[in-house]
Amino acid sequence: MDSETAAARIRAAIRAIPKGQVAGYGEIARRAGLPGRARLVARLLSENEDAKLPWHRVLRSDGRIAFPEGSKGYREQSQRLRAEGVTVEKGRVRGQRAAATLDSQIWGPAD
DNA sequence: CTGATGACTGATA
DNA sequence: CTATCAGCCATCA
Repeated sequence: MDSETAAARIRAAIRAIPKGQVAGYGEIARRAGLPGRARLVARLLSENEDAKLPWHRVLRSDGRIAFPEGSKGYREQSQRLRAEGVTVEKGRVRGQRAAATLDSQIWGPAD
């Protein structure tokens, strides 16, 4: 598939994250049919700042925000998450832990 | 072509 | 718990 389709799939996967829930970069990529492209997901978000995309619901595999604590992006993301009822503590989302947990919480354990 | 870079990941110590 | 390190993929100088 071309990069256009890949990007579209990724955006769709991100939009599929329910409000108040979160998912990991790797899980988004896998859900989009692009296993191993976690960095591609990250790159898309860094370039396409689409206000319609719930990019703030995308976290790293360890459940942490991808930005360094205190940075602009960090504050932006943590604030948006809290606005949806997600508890963020020291850059980490409460209730979510490892990669396997992130996605299974919103899309189910297996696929 | 080669090496550097990055909103990444998993394994090890 | 944190710190390294080696993979990883796409892009760019």
